[in-house]
Parts: sequence; C-alpha cells; structure tokens
Amino acid sequence: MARNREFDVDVAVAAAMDVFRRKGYEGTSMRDLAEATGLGSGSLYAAFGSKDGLYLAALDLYRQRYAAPLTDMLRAGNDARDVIREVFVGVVDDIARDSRRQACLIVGAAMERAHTDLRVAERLRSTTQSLEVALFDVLAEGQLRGQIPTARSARDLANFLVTSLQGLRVMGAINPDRASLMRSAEVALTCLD
Amino acid sequence: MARNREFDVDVAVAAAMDVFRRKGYEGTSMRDLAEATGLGSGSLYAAFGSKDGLYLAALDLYRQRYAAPLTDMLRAGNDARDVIREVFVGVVDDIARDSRRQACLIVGAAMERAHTDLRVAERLRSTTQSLEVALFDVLAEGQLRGQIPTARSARDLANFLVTSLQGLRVMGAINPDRASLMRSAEVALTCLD
DNA sequence: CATATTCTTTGTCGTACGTTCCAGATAGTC
DNA sequence: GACTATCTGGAACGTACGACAAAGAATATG
Repeated sequence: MARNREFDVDVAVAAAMDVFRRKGYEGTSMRDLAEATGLGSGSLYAAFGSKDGLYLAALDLYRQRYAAPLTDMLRAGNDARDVIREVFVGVVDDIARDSRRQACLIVGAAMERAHTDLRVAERLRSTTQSLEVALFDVLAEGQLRGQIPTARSARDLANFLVTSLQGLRVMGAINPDRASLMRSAEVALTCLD
Repeated sequence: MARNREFDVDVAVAAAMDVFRRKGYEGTSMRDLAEATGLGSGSLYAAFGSKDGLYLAALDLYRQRYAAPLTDMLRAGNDARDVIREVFVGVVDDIARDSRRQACLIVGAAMERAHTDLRVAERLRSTTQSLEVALFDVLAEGQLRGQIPTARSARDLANFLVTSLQGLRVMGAINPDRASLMRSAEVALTCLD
C-alpha cells in the first residue's frame, strides 16, 4: 500500500558517476547531482542517505562497469600475453577516447577520498586486489605452460602490471596522447618477454 | 617608503602546500589556508590574488621541492641503471614514509585540476616532460656506453619510467605498503636489463 | 621626527553548500 | 473509490564558502 519509486536508481547513479568523474567529490555539489539525475534533493537523500552514500554507489557502479570487465577479460582469455595486451590496449583506448573530461574514478578516489572515507579505501583495495589476482592467475598458468618467463614471480609481475595501469591513467590525465600511452604500455608489456 | 611584508612567502606557501596535499583543491577552504599559514585572509589575497593563485604557487613549490631534485639526481649520476634505481627507491621511500596523509600534488592536480585550470595542466606537462628528458639523456648515454640495451628506444623507456613512477604514487595511496611498492619498482627497472 | 605607503587584521559581503522538512502527487490496499 | 503509506519537488535551514573593503599598525624615506 504505497507509491513506488518512479526513477531508476541505476540510471541516477550512472548520471551521478559521470559528474563525480568530471568534477571530483568535493567539486561536485548536491545541486549538480540533482540536476544531472533530474531528481529533487529529497529523492536523492531518500535513496542514498547522503552525498557520501551516493558517491559510494557511484564508485561501486564504476567498479562494476569498468574494473570488473577487465578481470572478466583476463579470466576468459587463452594466451596470457595476448589477453594482458588486450587489457592494456583497452585501457589506453578508454583513456584516449574521453580522457581529460571523464577521469578514472578509482584513481580520483584514491587521491581525494581514500584517506578520508574508510569504505572508499576498502573498495579501492578490493578492486586492485581483484585485478591483481586475475593477472596472477593468468600469469601463473602462462608460466606453467612455458609462455611466460619465470625469472620474476607471477605475484610481482601482476603487482607491477596493476601499477602500470594506474600510471597510464595519470599520464592520460596530464597528456592524453594515445600514441605516447601506447608506447608506454608496450614497454610495460615487455616484462612478459 | 613602505612597510615590508612581515611573513615569509615561501613558508606560507609551504604550509598551504601541505594542506592542499592533504585535502585537495576543492576540499581546502581559504579558512584552512589562513589557519595553516597563520595569516589573515586579506594577507593571503594580497600576496596570491586568489585561491587559484595560492594553489599554483603551492604546485610550483612542490615541483621545485620534490620533482626538480629527481631530475638533478639523474643529471648528477654516473651509471644509468644505478641512478635510475636510486630515483625509484627515493620515490618509494617518500610514498611509504608519509603516504596516505600527504599525497603527491602532481597526481592530485592531474586528477582534480588539470582539465579545469590551463596553467596547472601546463605545469604538469612541463614537470613530467623535464623528468622524461632527464631520463632520456641518462638512458641515451647509457645505451651509447653499452650499459643499457638498445632493443627499446631511450624515448620509449623514459616515457615508460615516468608512467611507472605515477603508478607507484597511485598504488601508494591505495595500499601504502613499502615492500609491495618496491617489488613493483623492481619489475619496472628490469626493462633496463 | 614627520610623512607617505604598504601591510595586517577584522568584519562582512552575497552566494552556495549539504541537509532537512513539508505540502502535494501517486499508487497499492481494502 | 476512499484511505494511507510512500515518493516527489522545492522551499528553507543554518553554516561555510571565496572574496573584498576599510581601518589600524608599522616602517622606509626624506
């Protein structure tokens, strides 16, 4: 015996996510979010509790939409070197496509929110950890198959590759030149040779 | 025939820099800056014009204090591989020491301000470029001397190393574990073998 | 020592912030 | 179809924002 929510929560979070990516947490006002979602502030607070809550929802959506697919790609791939290159090219393309206006919410959160909001820090660790584990699995199997050199442990390689991906996002924000990013990625990938 | 400024501008900028590193641009208020510097807001506006101006001054101080020494180290070094490792270890130590509270202003600016303030973007490009050029010079000479393999160009290697350093700063914000960062750095450095 | 000039401080400007509350609209239940 | 629980949009809350103006304090010059 009640009225149902009229708006689609996921659509609203997606709109909020775009704003947060563009303006950061502190740079985004609730009015920005109300305008972007087309909702009144009352509805936003009813659904998400606070600006923090909405940011967290946006971060979760970002992880689901942009981070999880990377680990999925890795798990679905066959050849280790091929699938890892695929991931790197995908990230570089993503950066070169929209970069500058739509930053990576993971890196943004790491810089702006990780040391303030414990739940944000937790999620960032979880996301990078998942990616690292997926890389580790691919690398370890590649090493077993003799496709990846065993001079360096799969753990260290996976850790390094995650770091490289984060570095690419930062460089993309400073100088979003696809060719330059791609060259950087290629050198990173030579650690698999 | 006039009164002299009582406070030391550099000291004030240094205090402001610390606040910006901790709270970011949007997260820092003029009141925060007044409190940190011990000055009235009037003095701050007289000396720096605006919050933007003070941020820019803080960024310049950061570049001078933390980025320039890296290029100086590179230029002063003898063996290419040694001095580059020295730079990486220095950065990792810096991250591990205070990280989480005092973020890298370069990466922070890249995420928060580069696409908003043109002068910030310019300075970030200039800084990364300087570091890259210094690395290039060291690498090119190392290649001439036969200390660095020539399979990949000095340009690509330098570009990659800068990207790796940025990646380390992001990873440090997410998980400031020195050992993990160091392992990542070690893998990055194997591109010089 | 007087004067002119600049610095510092303080208070205040209008605006925008995150959040809350309320009146009206809406839909599920009887 | 009336009732009622929930949602909606927007007005309004007190606070804090960036910026500025003006008055008092201080010093280099003559």
